[in-house]
Amino acid sequence: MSADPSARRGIPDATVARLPEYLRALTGLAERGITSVSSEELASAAGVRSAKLRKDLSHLGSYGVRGVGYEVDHLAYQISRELGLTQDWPVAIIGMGNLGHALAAYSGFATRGFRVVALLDQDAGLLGQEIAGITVQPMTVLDELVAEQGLAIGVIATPAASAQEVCDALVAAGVRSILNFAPCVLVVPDDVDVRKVDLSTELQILAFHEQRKALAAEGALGAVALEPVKPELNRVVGR
Amino acid sequence: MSADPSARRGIPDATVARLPEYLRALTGLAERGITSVSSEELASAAGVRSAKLRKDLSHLGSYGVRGVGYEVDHLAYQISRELGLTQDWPVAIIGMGNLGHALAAYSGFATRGFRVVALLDQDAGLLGQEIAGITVQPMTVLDELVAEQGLAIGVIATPAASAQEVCDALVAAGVRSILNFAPCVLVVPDDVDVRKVDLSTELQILAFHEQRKALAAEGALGAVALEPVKPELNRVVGR
DNA sequence: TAGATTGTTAATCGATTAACAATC
DNA sequence: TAGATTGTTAATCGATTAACAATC
Repeated sequence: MSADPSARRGIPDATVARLPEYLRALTGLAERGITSVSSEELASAAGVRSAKLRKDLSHLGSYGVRGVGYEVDHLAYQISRELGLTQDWPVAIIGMGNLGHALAAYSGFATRGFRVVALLDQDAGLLGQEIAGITVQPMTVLDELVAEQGLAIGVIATPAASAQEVCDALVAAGVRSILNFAPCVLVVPDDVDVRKVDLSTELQILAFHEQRKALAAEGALGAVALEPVKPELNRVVGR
Repeated sequence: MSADPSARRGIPDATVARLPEYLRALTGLAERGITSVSSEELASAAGVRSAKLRKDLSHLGSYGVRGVGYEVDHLAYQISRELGLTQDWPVAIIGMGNLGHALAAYSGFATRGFRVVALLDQDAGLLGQEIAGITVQPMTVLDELVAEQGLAIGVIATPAASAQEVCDALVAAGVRSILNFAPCVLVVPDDVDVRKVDLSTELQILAFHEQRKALAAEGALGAVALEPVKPELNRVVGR
Protein backbone atom coordinates (compact mmCIF):
# COMPACT_ATOMS: atom_id res chain seq x y z
CA MET A 1 0.00 0.00 0.00
CA SER A 2 2.89 2.32 0.72
CA ALA A 3 6.63 2.36 0.19
CA ASP A 4 7.12 3.05 3.87
CA PRO A 5 8.52 -0.25 5.19
CA SER A 6 6.87 0.25 8.58
CA ALA A 7 3.49 0.34 6.86
CA ARG A 8 3.88 -3.05 5.18
CA ARG A 9 1.52 -5.43 6.85
CA GLY A 10 -0.37 -8.38 5.61
CA ILE A 11 1.63 -9.62 2.65
CA PRO A 12 -0.81 -11.70 0.54
CA ASP A 13 -0.50 -15.47 0.96
CA ALA A 14 -0.04 -15.91 -2.78
CA THR A 15 2.91 -13.53 -2.66
CA VAL A 16 4.53 -15.22 0.35
CA ALA A 17 4.29 -18.57 -1.45
CA ARG A 18 6.31 -17.16 -4.36
CA LEU A 19 9.03 -15.42 -2.36
CA PRO A 20 11.09 -18.63 -1.91
CA GLU A 21 11.17 -19.09 -5.69
CA TYR A 22 12.36 -15.52 -6.21
CA LEU A 23 15.01 -16.07 -3.58
CA ARG A 24 16.21 -19.21 -5.29
CA ALA A 25 16.39 -17.44 -8.65
CA LEU A 26 18.38 -14.60 -7.08
CA THR A 27 20.78 -17.06 -5.45
CA GLY A 28 21.33 -18.68 -8.84
CA LEU A 29 22.06 -15.31 -10.44
CA ALA A 30 24.46 -14.38 -7.65
CA GLU A 31 26.34 -17.65 -8.14
CA ARG A 32 26.80 -16.76 -11.79
CA GLY A 33 28.28 -13.44 -10.75
CA ILE A 34 25.31 -11.34 -11.84
CA THR A 35 24.89 -8.30 -9.58
CA SER A 36 21.93 -6.50 -11.16
CA VAL A 37 18.70 -7.79 -12.66
CA SER A 38 15.52 -6.36 -14.20
CA SER A 39 12.05 -7.53 -13.20
CA GLU A 40 11.73 -9.04 -16.68
CA GLU A 41 14.86 -11.18 -16.28
CA LEU A 42 14.15 -12.22 -12.70
CA ALA A 43 10.54 -13.08 -13.53
CA SER A 44 11.72 -15.26 -16.38
CA ALA A 45 14.15 -17.08 -14.08
CA ALA A 46 11.41 -17.65 -11.53
CA GLY A 47 8.80 -18.75 -14.09
CA VAL A 48 6.31 -15.90 -13.60
CA ARG A 49 5.32 -12.72 -15.47
CA SER A 50 7.17 -9.53 -14.71
CA ALA A 51 4.03 -7.64 -13.69
CA LYS A 52 3.32 -10.24 -11.04
CA LEU A 53 6.88 -10.11 -9.78
CA ARG A 54 6.85 -6.32 -9.44
CA LYS A 55 3.47 -6.43 -7.71
CA ASP A 56 4.77 -9.07 -5.30
CA LEU A 57 7.95 -7.14 -4.52
CA SER A 58 5.98 -3.93 -4.00
CA HIS A 59 4.48 -5.54 -0.90
CA LEU A 60 7.92 -5.80 0.70
CA GLY A 61 9.00 -2.26 0.01
CA SER A 62 10.72 -0.32 -2.74
CA TYR A 63 13.97 -2.10 -3.37
CA GLY A 64 14.44 -1.47 -7.09
CA VAL A 65 15.77 1.49 -9.03
CA ARG A 66 13.66 2.82 -11.92
CA GLY A 67 15.42 2.57 -15.23
CA VAL A 68 18.00 0.19 -13.72
CA GLY A 69 16.53 -2.83 -11.96
CA TYR A 70 17.27 -4.63 -8.70
CA GLU A 71 20.60 -5.23 -6.99
CA VAL A 72 20.73 -9.04 -6.68
CA ASP A 73 22.37 -9.29 -3.24
CA HIS A 74 20.26 -6.58 -1.68
CA LEU A 75 16.96 -7.98 -2.94
CA ALA A 76 17.96 -11.49 -1.86
CA TYR A 77 18.70 -10.17 1.61
CA GLN A 78 15.40 -8.31 1.86
CA ILE A 79 13.41 -11.37 0.83
CA SER A 80 15.39 -13.56 3.26
CA ARG A 81 14.67 -11.14 6.04
CA GLU A 82 10.97 -10.97 5.18
CA LEU A 83 10.73 -14.76 5.19
CA GLY A 84 12.54 -14.92 8.52
CA LEU A 85 15.53 -16.77 7.08
CA THR A 86 18.12 -14.49 8.60
CA GLN A 87 17.61 -16.49 11.74
CA ASP A 88 18.16 -20.17 12.35
CA TRP A 89 15.13 -22.49 12.48
CA PRO A 90 15.49 -25.73 14.44
CA VAL A 91 13.42 -28.51 12.86
CA ALA A 92 12.41 -31.94 14.15
CA ILE A 93 11.40 -34.78 11.85
CA ILE A 94 9.02 -37.35 13.29
CA GLY A 95 8.64 -40.77 11.69
CA MET A 96 11.74 -42.50 10.41
CA GLY A 97 10.29 -44.60 7.61
CA ASN A 98 11.44 -44.32 4.01
CA LEU A 99 10.27 -40.74 3.68
CA GLY A 100 11.63 -39.65 7.07
CA HIS A 101 14.98 -41.13 6.11
CA ALA A 102 15.02 -39.23 2.84
CA LEU A 103 14.02 -35.98 4.55
CA ALA A 104 16.72 -36.40 7.20
CA ALA A 105 19.31 -36.80 4.47
CA TYR A 106 17.92 -34.00 2.31
CA SER A 107 20.53 -31.28 2.05
CA GLY A 108 18.03 -28.71 0.80
CA PHE A 109 16.86 -28.03 4.34
CA ALA A 110 20.25 -27.01 5.63
CA THR A 111 20.88 -24.62 2.75
CA ARG A 112 18.29 -22.11 3.92
CA GLY A 113 18.48 -21.54 7.63
CA PHE A 114 16.79 -24.79 8.62
CA ARG A 115 18.65 -27.11 10.94
CA VAL A 116 17.45 -30.63 11.68
CA VAL A 117 18.01 -30.85 15.44
CA ALA A 118 16.17 -34.08 16.09
CA LEU A 119 14.82 -37.26 14.54
CA LEU A 120 12.01 -38.88 16.50
CA ASP A 121 10.05 -42.10 16.24
CA GLN A 122 7.40 -43.87 18.25
CA ASP A 123 8.90 -47.25 17.43
CA ALA A 124 11.26 -48.28 20.23
CA GLY A 125 13.10 -50.50 17.79
CA LEU A 126 14.53 -47.51 15.94
CA LEU A 127 15.69 -45.57 19.00
CA GLY A 128 19.42 -45.04 19.25
CA GLN A 129 19.90 -45.79 15.58
CA GLU A 130 21.87 -43.12 13.74
CA ILE A 131 20.47 -41.58 10.54
CA ALA A 132 22.34 -38.93 8.59
CA GLY A 133 24.55 -38.46 11.63
CA ILE A 134 21.68 -37.88 14.06
CA THR A 135 20.54 -40.32 16.75
CA VAL A 136 16.84 -41.27 16.69
CA GLN A 137 15.12 -40.29 19.95
CA PRO A 138 11.72 -41.00 21.51
CA MET A 139 8.81 -38.54 21.40
CA THR A 140 9.32 -37.82 25.09
CA VAL A 141 12.20 -35.45 24.33
CA LEU A 142 9.87 -32.95 22.65
CA ASP A 143 9.40 -30.69 25.67
CA GLU A 144 13.14 -30.50 26.13
CA LEU A 145 13.70 -29.68 22.45
CA VAL A 146 11.24 -26.81 22.60
CA ALA A 147 12.63 -25.44 25.88
CA GLU A 148 16.33 -25.83 25.19
CA GLN A 149 16.70 -25.72 21.42
CA GLY A 150 13.82 -23.41 20.61
CA LEU A 151 12.20 -26.00 18.38
CA ALA A 152 9.36 -24.31 16.48
CA ILE A 153 8.81 -26.42 13.35
CA GLY A 154 7.84 -30.09 13.22
CA VAL A 155 7.80 -32.31 10.14
CA ILE A 156 5.41 -35.26 10.30
CA ALA A 157 6.54 -38.18 8.15
CA THR A 158 4.59 -40.93 9.88
CA PRO A 159 1.82 -43.12 8.41
CA ALA A 160 -1.61 -41.46 8.39
CA ALA A 161 -2.79 -43.63 11.27
CA SER A 162 -0.41 -42.06 13.80
CA ALA A 163 -0.17 -38.54 12.35
CA GLN A 164 -2.88 -36.97 14.54
CA GLU A 165 -1.36 -38.45 17.68
CA VAL A 166 2.08 -37.14 16.77
CA CYS A 167 0.55 -33.78 15.85
CA ASP A 168 -1.14 -33.56 19.25
CA ALA A 169 2.18 -34.26 20.96
CA LEU A 170 3.89 -31.52 18.92
CA VAL A 171 1.17 -29.01 19.77
CA ALA A 172 1.24 -29.98 23.46
CA ALA A 173 4.98 -29.35 23.51
CA GLY A 174 4.45 -25.88 22.05
CA VAL A 175 5.26 -26.39 18.36
CA ARG A 176 3.04 -24.12 16.29
CA SER A 177 4.25 -24.77 12.72
CA ILE A 178 3.81 -28.19 11.19
CA LEU A 179 4.67 -29.64 7.80
CA ASN A 180 2.53 -32.73 7.26
CA PHE A 181 3.50 -35.45 4.80
CA ALA A 182 0.90 -37.90 6.08
CA PRO A 183 -2.14 -38.22 3.81
CA CYS A 184 -4.74 -37.05 6.32
CA VAL A 185 -6.39 -33.95 7.72
CA LEU A 186 -4.91 -32.76 11.01
CA VAL A 187 -7.08 -31.05 13.61
CA VAL A 188 -5.16 -28.26 15.37
CA PRO A 189 -5.89 -25.14 17.43
CA ASP A 190 -6.27 -21.84 15.56
CA ASP A 191 -2.80 -20.59 16.39
CA VAL A 192 -1.08 -23.59 14.82
CA ASP A 193 -0.22 -23.51 11.11
CA VAL A 194 -0.25 -26.71 9.10
CA ARG A 195 1.06 -27.09 5.57
CA LYS A 196 0.47 -30.34 3.80
CA VAL A 197 2.54 -32.05 1.15
CA ASP A 198 0.73 -34.94 -0.44
CA LEU A 199 2.46 -36.91 -3.17
CA SER A 200 -0.63 -38.86 -4.12
CA THR A 201 -2.76 -35.71 -4.38
CA GLU A 202 -0.27 -34.13 -6.76
CA LEU A 203 -0.38 -37.18 -9.01
CA GLN A 204 -4.18 -37.15 -8.97
CA ILE A 205 -4.26 -33.53 -10.09
CA LEU A 206 -1.84 -34.39 -12.90
CA ALA A 207 -4.01 -37.35 -13.87
CA PHE A 208 -7.04 -35.07 -14.17
CA HIS A 209 -5.28 -32.82 -16.64
CA GLU A 210 -3.67 -35.73 -18.46
CA GLN A 211 -7.08 -37.28 -18.95
CA ARG A 212 -8.36 -34.02 -20.38
CA LYS A 213 -5.49 -33.92 -22.83
CA ALA A 214 -6.10 -37.51 -23.89
CA LEU A 215 -9.80 -36.80 -24.44
CA ALA A 216 -9.01 -33.67 -26.41
CA ALA A 217 -6.56 -35.60 -28.61
CA GLU A 218 -9.27 -38.15 -29.34
CA GLY A 219 -11.50 -35.33 -30.41
CA ALA A 220 -14.07 -36.48 -27.88
CA LEU A 221 -14.59 -32.91 -26.80
CA GLY A 222 -15.14 -31.64 -30.31
CA ALA A 223 -13.02 -29.10 -32.14
CA VAL A 224 -12.89 -26.71 -29.20
CA ALA A 225 -9.41 -25.82 -28.08
CA LEU A 226 -9.44 -27.17 -24.55
CA GLU A 227 -7.01 -24.86 -22.86
CA PRO A 228 -6.21 -21.62 -24.67
CA VAL A 229 -2.80 -21.26 -23.09
CA LYS A 230 -1.01 -18.02 -22.55
CA PRO A 231 2.67 -18.00 -23.26
CA GLU A 232 4.50 -18.59 -20.02
CA LEU A 233 7.79 -20.22 -19.29
CA ASN A 234 6.69 -22.78 -16.83
CA ARG A 235 3.18 -24.07 -17.30
CA VAL A 236 2.10 -25.04 -13.82
CA VAL A 237 -1.35 -26.50 -13.44
CA GLY A 238 -3.69 -25.75 -10.61
CA ARG A 239 -2.84 -24.02 -7.32
CA MET B 1 -23.42 -23.83 -14.58
CA SER B 2 -25.95 -26.57 -15.15
CA ALA B 3 -26.84 -29.93 -13.70
CA ASP B 4 -26.60 -31.46 -17.15
CA PRO B 5 -23.42 -33.55 -16.95
CA SER B 6 -22.64 -32.98 -20.61
CA ALA B 7 -22.47 -29.26 -19.95
CA ARG B 8 -19.81 -29.51 -17.26
CA ARG B 9 -16.62 -28.13 -18.65
CA GLY B 10 -13.80 -26.25 -17.08
CA ILE B 11 -13.85 -27.35 -13.46
CA PRO B 12 -11.98 -24.61 -11.53
CA ASP B 13 -8.36 -25.44 -10.63
CA ALA B 14 -9.05 -24.76 -6.97
CA THR B 15 -11.85 -27.32 -7.04
CA VAL B 16 -9.75 -29.97 -8.83
CA ALA B 17 -7.04 -29.55 -6.20
CA ARG B 18 -9.54 -30.40 -3.45
CA LEU B 19 -11.19 -33.40 -5.10
CA PRO B 20 -8.45 -35.83 -3.96
CA GLU B 21 -9.05 -34.76 -0.34
CA TYR B 22 -12.79 -35.34 -0.68
CA LEU B 23 -12.09 -38.71 -2.21
CA ARG B 24 -9.82 -39.66 0.67
CA ALA B 25 -12.43 -38.58 3.21
CA LEU B 26 -15.08 -40.65 1.43
CA THR B 27 -12.79 -43.69 1.36
CA GLY B 28 -12.30 -43.32 5.10
CA LEU B 29 -16.05 -43.14 5.69
CA ALA B 30 -16.65 -46.19 3.49
CA GLU B 31 -14.07 -48.16 5.48
CA ARG B 32 -15.99 -47.34 8.63
CA GLY B 33 -19.12 -48.72 7.03
CA ILE B 34 -20.82 -45.35 6.57
CA THR B 35 -22.98 -45.32 3.45
CA SER B 36 -24.53 -41.86 3.51
CA VAL B 37 -23.08 -38.47 4.42
CA SER B 38 -24.20 -34.85 4.54
CA SER B 39 -22.15 -31.99 3.10
CA GLU B 40 -21.59 -30.77 6.64
CA GLU B 41 -20.11 -34.09 7.79
CA LEU B 42 -18.01 -34.65 4.67
CA ALA B 43 -16.70 -31.09 4.74
CA SER B 44 -15.67 -31.54 8.33
CA ALA B 45 -13.78 -34.75 7.47
CA ALA B 46 -12.01 -33.00 4.59
CA GLY B 47 -11.15 -29.87 6.57
CA VAL B 48 -13.23 -27.36 4.57
CA ARG B 49 -16.53 -25.50 5.00
CA SER B 50 -19.70 -27.15 3.79
CA ALA B 51 -20.60 -24.29 1.43
CA LYS B 52 -17.28 -24.73 -0.34
CA LEU B 53 -17.77 -28.48 -0.60
CA ARG B 54 -21.23 -28.14 -2.11
CA LYS B 55 -20.01 -25.49 -4.54
CA ASP B 56 -17.13 -27.77 -5.56
CA LEU B 57 -19.37 -30.79 -6.03
CA SER B 58 -21.86 -28.76 -8.04
CA HIS B 59 -19.19 -28.48 -10.75
CA LEU B 60 -19.21 -32.25 -11.21
CA GLY B 61 -22.96 -32.67 -11.43
CA SER B 62 -25.85 -33.19 -9.08
CA TYR B 63 -25.00 -36.29 -7.07
CA GLY B 64 -26.68 -35.46 -3.77
CA VAL B 65 -30.26 -35.82 -2.58
CA ARG B 66 -31.87 -32.79 -0.93
CA GLY B 67 -32.88 -33.47 2.63
CA VAL B 68 -30.77 -36.61 2.71
CA GLY B 69 -27.14 -36.11 1.65
CA TYR B 70 -24.72 -38.02 -0.56
CA GLU B 71 -24.33 -41.75 -1.04
CA VAL B 72 -20.70 -42.38 -0.08
CA ASP B 73 -19.85 -45.03 -2.68
CA HIS B 74 -21.56 -43.24 -5.53
CA LEU B 75 -19.93 -39.88 -4.83
CA ALA B 76 -16.53 -41.54 -4.44
CA TYR B 77 -16.98 -43.19 -7.82
CA GLN B 78 -18.00 -39.94 -9.51
CA ILE B 79 -15.00 -38.08 -8.12
CA SER B 80 -12.68 -40.94 -9.12
CA ARG B 81 -14.08 -40.86 -12.62
CA GLU B 82 -13.72 -37.10 -12.86
CA LEU B 83 -10.10 -37.29 -11.74
CA GLY B 84 -9.40 -40.04 -14.24
CA LEU B 85 -8.65 -42.62 -11.56
CA THR B 86 -10.91 -45.30 -12.98
CA GLN B 87 -8.08 -46.01 -15.35
CA ASP B 88 -4.57 -47.14 -14.59
CA TRP B 89 -1.74 -44.58 -14.78
CA PRO B 90 1.76 -45.89 -15.43
CA VAL B 91 4.37 -43.73 -13.67
CA ALA B 92 8.14 -43.58 -14.02
CA ILE B 93 10.41 -42.21 -11.31
CA ILE B 94 13.68 -40.69 -12.45
CA GLY B 95 16.56 -40.22 -10.02
CA MET B 96 17.24 -42.92 -7.47
CA GLY B 97 18.77 -40.89 -4.66
CA ASN B 98 17.30 -40.81 -1.16
CA LEU B 99 14.06 -39.22 -2.29
CA GLY B 100 13.68 -41.44 -5.36
CA HIS B 101 14.17 -44.46 -3.12
CA ALA B 102 11.48 -43.27 -0.75
CA LEU B 103 9.08 -42.51 -3.58
CA ALA B 104 9.65 -45.93 -5.14
CA ALA B 105 8.77 -47.57 -1.84
CA TYR B 106 5.83 -45.25 -1.13
CA SER B 107 2.70 -47.33 -1.06
CA GLY B 108 0.42 -44.31 -1.40
CA PHE B 109 0.97 -44.22 -5.15
CA ALA B 110 -0.35 -47.71 -5.74
CA THR B 111 -3.49 -47.13 -3.70
CA ARG B 112 -5.03 -44.80 -6.26
CA GLY B 113 -4.60 -46.12 -9.76
CA PHE B 114 -0.95 -45.20 -10.09
CA ARG B 115 1.50 -47.92 -10.97
CA VAL B 116 5.27 -47.41 -10.86
CA VAL B 117 6.37 -49.15 -14.05
CA ALA B 118 9.96 -47.96 -14.13
CA LEU B 119 12.79 -46.55 -12.06
CA LEU B 120 15.40 -44.69 -14.09
CA ASP B 121 18.75 -43.12 -13.37
CA GLN B 122 21.48 -41.43 -15.35
CA ASP B 123 24.15 -42.96 -13.13
CA ALA B 124 25.42 -46.19 -14.73
CA GLY B 125 26.49 -47.37 -11.29
CA LEU B 126 22.89 -47.83 -10.17
CA LEU B 127 21.65 -49.68 -13.26
CA GLY B 128 20.49 -53.21 -12.68
CA GLN B 129 20.11 -52.61 -8.96
CA GLU B 130 16.72 -53.57 -7.59
CA ILE B 131 14.69 -51.08 -5.54
CA ALA B 132 11.30 -51.97 -4.09
CA GLY B 133 11.22 -54.94 -6.44
CA ILE B 134 11.90 -52.93 -9.60
CA THR B 135 15.14 -52.97 -11.58
CA VAL B 136 16.76 -49.58 -12.21
CA GLN B 137 17.04 -48.87 -15.95
CA PRO B 138 18.80 -46.22 -18.06
CA MET B 139 17.03 -43.17 -19.50
CA THR B 140 17.23 -44.73 -22.96
CA VAL B 141 14.24 -46.97 -22.26
CA LEU B 142 11.88 -43.97 -22.12
CA ASP B 143 10.66 -44.21 -25.72
CA GLU B 144 9.86 -47.87 -25.19
CA LEU B 145 7.99 -47.15 -21.94
CA VAL B 146 5.80 -44.57 -23.65
CA ALA B 147 5.12 -46.76 -26.69
CA GLU B 148 4.59 -50.08 -24.96
CA GLN B 149 3.38 -49.24 -21.46
CA GLY B 150 1.56 -46.01 -22.23
CA LEU B 151 3.72 -44.06 -19.81
CA ALA B 152 2.19 -40.60 -19.38
CA ILE B 153 3.45 -39.32 -16.01
CA GLY B 154 7.07 -38.77 -15.00
CA VAL B 155 8.33 -38.01 -11.50
CA ILE B 156 11.64 -36.13 -11.36
CA ALA B 157 13.60 -36.83 -8.17
CA THR B 158 17.05 -35.84 -9.41
CA PRO B 159 19.25 -33.01 -8.13
CA ALA B 160 18.37 -29.59 -9.53
CA ALA B 161 21.41 -29.61 -11.80
CA SER B 162 20.14 -32.47 -13.96
CA ALA B 163 16.39 -31.87 -13.68
CA GLN B 164 16.03 -29.84 -16.89
CA GLU B 165 17.97 -32.41 -18.89
CA VAL B 166 15.80 -35.23 -17.53
CA CYS B 167 12.69 -33.15 -18.17
CA ASP B 168 13.72 -32.58 -21.80
CA ALA B 169 14.18 -36.34 -22.23
CA LEU B 170 10.72 -37.01 -20.79
CA VAL B 171 9.12 -34.43 -23.08
CA ALA B 172 11.02 -35.76 -26.10
CA ALA B 173 9.68 -39.24 -25.36
CA GLY B 174 6.14 -37.89 -25.26
CA VAL B 175 5.46 -37.55 -21.53
CA ARG B 176 3.21 -34.56 -20.96
CA SER B 177 2.63 -34.65 -17.18
CA ILE B 178 5.53 -34.14 -14.82
CA LEU B 179 5.80 -34.04 -11.05
CA ASN B 180 8.99 -32.18 -10.15
CA PHE B 181 10.72 -32.62 -6.78
CA ALA B 182 13.89 -30.83 -7.90
CA PRO B 183 14.18 -27.29 -6.53
CA CYS B 184 14.27 -25.51 -9.89
CA VAL B 185 12.03 -24.06 -12.59
CA LEU B 186 11.50 -26.35 -15.56
CA VAL B 187 11.03 -24.94 -19.05
CA VAL B 188 8.51 -27.01 -21.00
CA PRO B 189 6.25 -26.61 -24.06
CA ASP B 190 2.71 -25.30 -23.51
CA ASP B 191 1.07 -28.71 -23.73
CA VAL B 192 3.15 -30.16 -20.90
CA ASP B 193 1.90 -29.80 -17.32
CA VAL B 194 4.36 -29.49 -14.48
CA ARG B 195 3.51 -29.64 -10.80
CA LYS B 196 6.22 -28.89 -8.31
CA VAL B 197 6.73 -30.20 -4.80
CA ASP B 198 9.38 -28.29 -2.93
CA LEU B 199 10.15 -29.27 0.62
CA SER B 200 12.35 -26.28 1.29
CA THR B 201 9.74 -23.84 -0.04
CA GLU B 202 7.13 -25.27 2.29
CA LEU B 203 9.42 -24.78 5.27
CA GLN B 204 10.16 -21.21 4.21
CA ILE B 205 6.45 -20.40 4.07
CA LEU B 206 6.03 -21.88 7.56
CA ALA B 207 9.00 -19.84 8.77
CA PHE B 208 7.37 -16.65 7.52
CA HIS B 209 4.24 -17.29 9.55
CA GLU B 210 6.18 -18.56 12.54
CA GLN B 211 8.20 -15.36 12.56
CA ARG B 212 5.01 -13.33 12.50
CA LYS B 213 3.68 -15.26 15.46
CA ALA B 214 6.90 -14.76 17.40
CA LEU B 215 6.83 -11.03 16.69
CA ALA B 216 3.18 -10.82 17.72
CA ALA B 217 3.92 -12.65 20.97
CA GLU B 218 6.66 -10.16 21.73
CA GLY B 219 4.17 -7.39 21.23
CA ALA B 220 6.42 -5.88 18.58
CA LEU B 221 3.41 -5.40 16.33
CA GLY B 222 1.41 -3.62 18.99
CA ALA B 223 -1.88 -4.74 20.42
CA VAL B 224 -3.39 -5.55 17.02
CA ALA B 225 -4.59 -9.11 16.62
CA LEU B 226 -2.38 -10.34 13.82
CA GLU B 227 -4.62 -12.88 12.16
CA PRO B 228 -8.30 -12.68 13.02
CA VAL B 229 -8.93 -16.33 12.38
CA LYS B 230 -12.21 -17.83 11.32
CA PRO B 231 -13.16 -21.09 12.92
CA GLU B 232 -12.08 -23.91 10.65
CA LEU B 233 -11.01 -27.39 11.47
CA ASN B 234 -7.70 -27.45 9.73
CA ARG B 235 -5.90 -24.16 9.64
CA VAL B 236 -3.83 -24.27 6.49
CA VAL B 237 -1.64 -21.30 5.69
CA GLY B 238 -1.08 -19.90 2.26
CA ARG B 239 -1.95 -21.61 -1.02
C1' DT C 1 17.73 14.94 -22.51
C1' DA C 2 16.33 10.15 -24.18
C1' DG C 3 15.85 5.50 -22.89
C1' DA C 4 14.79 2.21 -19.61
C1' DT C 5 12.41 0.18 -15.98
C1' DT C 6 10.15 0.50 -11.62
C1' DG C 7 6.03 0.95 -8.56
C1' DT C 8 1.18 1.80 -8.74
C1' DT C 9 -3.33 2.14 -10.56
C1' DA C 10 -7.51 0.33 -12.24
C1' DA C 11 -9.78 -3.25 -14.62
C1' DT C 12 -10.54 -8.04 -14.85
C1' DC C 13 -10.76 -12.44 -13.34
C1' DG C 14 -11.46 -16.30 -10.25
C1' DA C 15 -12.47 -18.11 -5.59
C1' DT C 16 -14.98 -17.93 -1.30
C1' DT C 17 -18.88 -17.31 1.49
C1' DA C 18 -23.52 -16.80 3.31
C1' DA C 19 -28.09 -17.14 2.47
C1' DC C 20 -32.03 -19.37 0.70
C1' DA C 21 -35.21 -21.31 -2.70
C1' DA C 22 -35.83 -25.84 -4.34
C1' DT C 23 -37.03 -30.26 -3.13
C1' DC C 24 -36.38 -34.76 -1.06
C1' DT D 1 -47.01 -31.95 5.98
C1' DA D 2 -42.64 -30.66 8.66
C1' DG D 3 -37.81 -31.12 8.82
C1' DA D 4 -33.59 -31.51 6.58
C1' DT D 5 -30.22 -30.62 3.27
C1' DT D 6 -28.92 -29.81 -1.40
C1' DG D 7 -27.69 -26.82 -5.43
C1' DT D 8 -27.59 -22.08 -6.81
C1' DT D 9 -27.50 -17.24 -6.42
C1' DA D 10 -25.41 -12.98 -5.43
C1' DA D 11 -22.22 -10.49 -2.73
C1' DT D 12 -17.61 -10.22 -1.24
C1' DC D 13 -12.99 -10.95 -1.29
C1' DG D 14 -8.41 -11.65 -3.08
C1' DA D 15 -5.25 -12.38 -7.04
C1' DT D 16 -3.81 -11.35 -11.65
C1' DT D 17 -2.88 -8.49 -15.44
C1' DA D 18 -1.97 -4.62 -18.52
C1' DA D 19 -0.97 -0.09 -18.87
C1' DC D 20 1.46 3.93 -17.63
C1' DA D 21 3.03 7.78 -14.76
C1' DA D 22 7.01 8.39 -12.02
C1' DT D 23 11.76 8.67 -12.05
C1' DC D 24 16.45 6.93 -12.37
